Parts: sequence; C-alpha cells; structure tokens
Amino acid sequence: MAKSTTPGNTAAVRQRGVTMKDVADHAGVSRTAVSFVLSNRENASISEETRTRINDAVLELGYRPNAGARALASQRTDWYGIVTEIVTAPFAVDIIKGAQDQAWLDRRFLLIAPSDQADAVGPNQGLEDAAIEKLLEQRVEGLLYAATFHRGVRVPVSANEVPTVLINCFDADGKLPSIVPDERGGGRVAVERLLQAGHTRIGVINLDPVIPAAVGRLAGAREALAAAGLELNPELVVSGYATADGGYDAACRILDRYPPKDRPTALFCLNDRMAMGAYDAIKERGLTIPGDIAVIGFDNQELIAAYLRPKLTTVALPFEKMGALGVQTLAALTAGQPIIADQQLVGCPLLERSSV
Amino acid sequence: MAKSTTPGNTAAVRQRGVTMKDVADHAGVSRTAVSFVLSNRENASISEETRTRINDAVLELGYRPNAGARALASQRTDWYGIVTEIVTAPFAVDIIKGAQDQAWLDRRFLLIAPSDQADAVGPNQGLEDAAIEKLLEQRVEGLLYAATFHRGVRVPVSANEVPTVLINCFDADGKLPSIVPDERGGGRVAVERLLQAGHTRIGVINLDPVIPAAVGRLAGAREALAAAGLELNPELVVSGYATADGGYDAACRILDRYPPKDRPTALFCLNDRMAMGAYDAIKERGLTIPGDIAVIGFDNQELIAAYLRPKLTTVALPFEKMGALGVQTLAALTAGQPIIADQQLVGCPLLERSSV
DNA sequence: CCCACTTAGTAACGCGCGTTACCAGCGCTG
DNA sequence: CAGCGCTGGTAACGCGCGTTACTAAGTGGG
Repeated sequence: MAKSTTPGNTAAVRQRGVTMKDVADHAGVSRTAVSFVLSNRENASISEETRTRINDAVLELGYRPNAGARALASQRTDWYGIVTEIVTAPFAVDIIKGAQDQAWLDRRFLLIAPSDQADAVGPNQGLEDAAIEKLLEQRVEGLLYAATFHRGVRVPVSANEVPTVLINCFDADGKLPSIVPDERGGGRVAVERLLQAGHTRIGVINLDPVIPAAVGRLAGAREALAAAGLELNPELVVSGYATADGGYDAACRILDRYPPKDRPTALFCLNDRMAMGAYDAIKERGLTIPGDIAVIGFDNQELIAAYLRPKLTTVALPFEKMGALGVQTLAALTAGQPIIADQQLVGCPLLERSSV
Repeated sequence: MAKSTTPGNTAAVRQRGVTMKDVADHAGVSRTAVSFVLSNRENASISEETRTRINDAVLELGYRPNAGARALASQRTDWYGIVTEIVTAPFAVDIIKGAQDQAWLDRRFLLIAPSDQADAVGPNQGLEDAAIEKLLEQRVEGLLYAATFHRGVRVPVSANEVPTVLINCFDADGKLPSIVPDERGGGRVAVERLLQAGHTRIGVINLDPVIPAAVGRLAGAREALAAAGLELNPELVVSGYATADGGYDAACRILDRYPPKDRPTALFCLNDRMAMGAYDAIKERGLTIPGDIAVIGFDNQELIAAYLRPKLTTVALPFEKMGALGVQTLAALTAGQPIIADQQLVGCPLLERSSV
C-alpha cells in the first residue's frame, strides 16, 4: 500500500495521458472491466478482488478519465451553458455564483459565455449569437440566459435547440420558463417595515425609466400602505435617475417641499444607489438617520449597503437563489419533468441593518 | 432502455445531431472531403465546385461540429481553466471578464471553476482540489489561478500537470509565473497627483493588516514624496481596518489631531471603502471635498468611487488587463514560447474624478 | 451425467471527427 | 507507349470511452 499513490507528485512525470487501457494492462484485466468498475455498474459482476486491483492501478498510474471521450461515447456532456451580459457588465454576479454552486452540487459543469444584449450598439454586437453557437458546439444540454437587471429580452432563436431557462429576465414573445425576483413582494416588505417602525408619512424615491423593477416595487409599496388603511400620496413620490445623483436630487426635492413638521419621516428608495444620494441630502440638512428620517433601500448592493454609515437597511435581490433555481429548473426540464410554473417569482428578503 | 427521450417541451426540433456523415451523403462526397473543407486544409485538393456543394449541404442541414469529438481526435481542446475564489466571493470579477474576453479573441474557451482558498475553514473545504481535478478531466490545456486580493497563495499540486499562471497573487514557494498589480506605482501616481494639485501636507489612511497592497502603496507614496524633496510624516499616517468604519475612524483621528491651519489638506486613502468613511468624517466637520480637503482613493470600486459625492478620484486596479494578460501568458506558455518575466507588474492608472 | 443457471469476465462495435495513406484518372513528356 | 506528376478525391485507422453481446468456468439439482 505504501506506494506513490498520490497522483500529485508522480503525475508531473506522466505527461502522456494514461488511458483505461493502461489501467487494464497494469491490473491484468480487460478494458471493459475497468470501465465497469469505474462507472460503478450495478449489474456487472466483478469480484471484489479484481475490483480493488483495478482501483489500485488507477491510483498508481494516476489515471484520470477523459471527460470528452466519455461524453462522446455516452452521448451526454453534463454541461449547461449560461450566456449572460453579467460577464461583460458584472452587477448581478451572484446569479453566476448561485448557478455555479448548484451545478457543482449536481455534478455538472457550467460553461459561461458572454452576451451583449445590454448594449444596443456595442462593439461586441453579434457576440451573443456566436457565443450560443459555441455552446451548442460543446453540446451543452441546456441553456441559462441571465440579465443584469430585470427586464424583457429577445432570446436568439438558436437557443431553441435545447431546453432554456431565463434568469432575471423574461421572454417578450415566447414561452420560455423564467425566474425573476418578486419585486412587488419586496416593495411590500420594505414599506411594511417602515410602517412597523411607526412611520406613516413615507416618501418614495422612484426609478425614472419604466422598468419592471420600478413598477413592481411601487405596486408593492401601495399594497402595504393599503393594508394599513393608508394611501400613497402622489406628492410624496419623486422620480429620478437610478444613480446617487438622482437620489440626491429627488431627496432634496422631497425634503425641501415641506416644513419640518410635515416632512416625511421615512424614505423608501427604489434602489441602493439612490439611497446613497439620499443619505447625503439628509445629512446635509443636519438631519440624522434613522433618528429624523429612516431610509430603506432596494437591491442590497453590498458595497453600498454594508458600507454606508449608518449601514443601509434594504431589500435584497435574491440573485444567488435565482441562479440556483435556474439550474434546478433546467435539470428538471432536461430530465423531462414538468416545470413548476412558467414564471417563478423568487422572494426578496428584507435585510435589517441600521437605517430604520 | 430507450435513449431517445425527447427533452423539454418544444425544445426538440433537431435533437438528432447531424454529423459529418450526413453532410457528406447529402453532398454526395466522402466524409473526408467534408472534413477537409471544414477545416480549411491548405494542401487538400478539393475542386471549387464540390467545395461549395459541401458548404451548401452544411447550411441546409444545419450541421454543427461536435467540439468534443473534434477534441478527442485532434488531441486539443482549446480550453483553459480558471480556478478562483472570485466565483465564491465576487470582488475582482473583472479578472474573469478580462480573461474571458481575451480567450474569446483567441478562439478558446474558458472553464470557470470555484475555489475556496479565501476561507481557511469554510464549508467548501476541498472544493478547490476537486475543481482542479474536474478541469483536468476536461483536459484543459492550461490553468489560471486568480485571487480576489493581491496576496501569496499555495497552489494545489495537481495544478502542476499543466501550464499555470497566477493572477493577482503569487506563488509563495514555487516558480509559477504571476501577474500582479503594480501597487507601488499606483501609490506613487496617487501622491504625485496630490502634489501636482499643490498639496504638501498629505495624510495617509493606511490599511491595517500587512498585505502586499498596503506595503506597496505606502512605499509608492514615499517615493513620490521623496521625488518632490518631501518626507512622509509618520504622524500623518493612520491605520485602520479596510472598511468604511475604519476609514471614518482613521480620518477622525487625523483631522482632529491638528488645529485647522496645520491640518492635512489632502488624504490618500489606501482603498475606496476607507475613502468612503473619510468622506463622512470630512463632511461631518463641515469641510468640503475637494475645497478644504482633497481625497484620493485606491481600487476603483465602481459602486463606491463613481457614486460618492463628489465622485472619488482614485487609482484603479487593472483587473481586466490582468485577466487578459493571464490568458496571453498562458497562450505563450502552452505554445512553448518563453515567458516575458516571472512576475509581471501591471500598471494601476489614475482615474480622475472630482475629489482632488 | 446432463442441463440450467450463476459468476466473472472479455471481444467488438460505435460515438464524431482528424489524419494518413492510398488510388484513379488525366495530361504531358521522352 | 511507358512513365511521371498532378488533380481530386476516398478508405481506413485511431482518439478514449460506454455498452451490448457473448463466453468460459464453476454450481447445484434432478
């Protein structure tokens, strides 16, 4: 037993790939036997003795199966492809992380390819089609398509050749299953938190372009207020660009519009960057957070939310979970199982920090 | 067991892969001819006519080469593997982006696998070795190993079986080529910028743990001062944790230590998160940026630097370039070319915004 | 003693493709 | 007319492996 069984130190010697044949010869059996043992076949009858002899040979030679050859013979690759602009514009990286982790658990590989949908006339136009083509050449068994922000997309037709699941986006005209955040639920939970803290005059800093995130979050806010017998005062809803500057401007407008006593005591910012700007507007006026004004954000952008002072209470986008769920859904699809729903909503949990 | 289980719902248009044989039959030639045409062999003699007939057949049948089979036959996969904790703790995502882009240019595929080196006793212990093993099973032709922050690492031995390049880290005991940011140059450029703006009393907010980033950046700052005939006043160097809170505390200490006239007029924060905290300390004291105090950061964390108010002038870590350079170096290595240098330093460019 | 059945394995084919060796026909030269 | 080189291909092998069909040696029962 005390041989150089560790593949690490002996391996550098053996550049020439060692194959099953080598293992078979070394163990004095046929290649078939080796294959049977390595793939743990149920109904193969191999004596315990030769079985260990084969396993020993594997270790001694540092044999490593050739995934490509295996795929060719077995007609399955165990690969999923994920094509996403996240590669080109990292923002929702955690989608990849979630997908990767789940794929790893399922003993599958994730092939990550870039997309260009985000830029209408970027330099990489056409990159996406090429990327999908490449993925298909690798014979991926399923495709994940992920966007950096929740929106409708046009999925290239070539994606139809293989089961496909959308993450953080939805198919404008097709019938592809998709996984998106529950924006509305998130908006509701945010406002509920403010209500629970005793706030009734709540200002909303709204996102300017009409995107699913803005619409959903605002609707959720309305729901929460309605449930408390309140109504969203249109005067307290101010829109701005989805940046810190936009948030600053919007917050200024909303804060300066009223005398102190009528001023909203809480601000629901539809994303963290705007909350960042709102912080400045509030502090600039000598007001404290959350003492004078409570602030709640959305997105949970770690670098902002966790590092603002005070740390920002916010609603998290469940990127990781969405990625994982994407892989799970794909696994179900490729296994021929029925899908749970055409569009799966993933909850956006509240992250308590110190701004409420 | 029937193997023709139709996957998905509507996905299976053309599940039955069309092979070269099909193309050959359809074009009335031999499979060899098809292979020759598709691989654009120089010395193959195929008439122009049959050449187009074959190409037509390819289009009509929607033939797509099987990358796996091709790899098996040609003994090359065109794959590189990148194993990195960036997957588990996204921070330097742009390394992946840079590598991916470059790989794409080189018509190569990047297989991304997770690492766990960052957490000493994390839940995924051993994940890294398994990941590398998987990559080798896929017969990657080279390995990239990337870290989230500049540091020494212990590279698993199995990585020795294939050319390996380190990105944003270096091999503690071995001789692997590595690509790291020029921290010192970055520190120099930052302080030079401050000097150029007329500041001579410069405070430094230093990173607490002794890591290459801190050491290098500080050394660079000293160099710049020395070149201007100045010296770094130890009293003006304050250390803190690499967080916004740490930056806030450090800035408070440095600002409150002196009467206004002796106060430093500029702060070099060794990272952007600390700069974020410093902003708060400065604003809290009724001082303006850059009017009363100029601030310069390091790292260029977009979400912070571009969204602080005023936007933060900072030194960027060249993650993308490092990723690209990693792939290029790997390409040279696998091609048998000599490496430029054992350790390649990549410049950290100054990003002018509005805080100086 | 023969037959059926189990155990322990092996030979051989094919996955889709790259590649090498070969071949048939044709025009041209000596 | 033999011989040669050139054009335009083709047959066949092997890459490393999964898988099916088959065999040879024991085992037990009637």
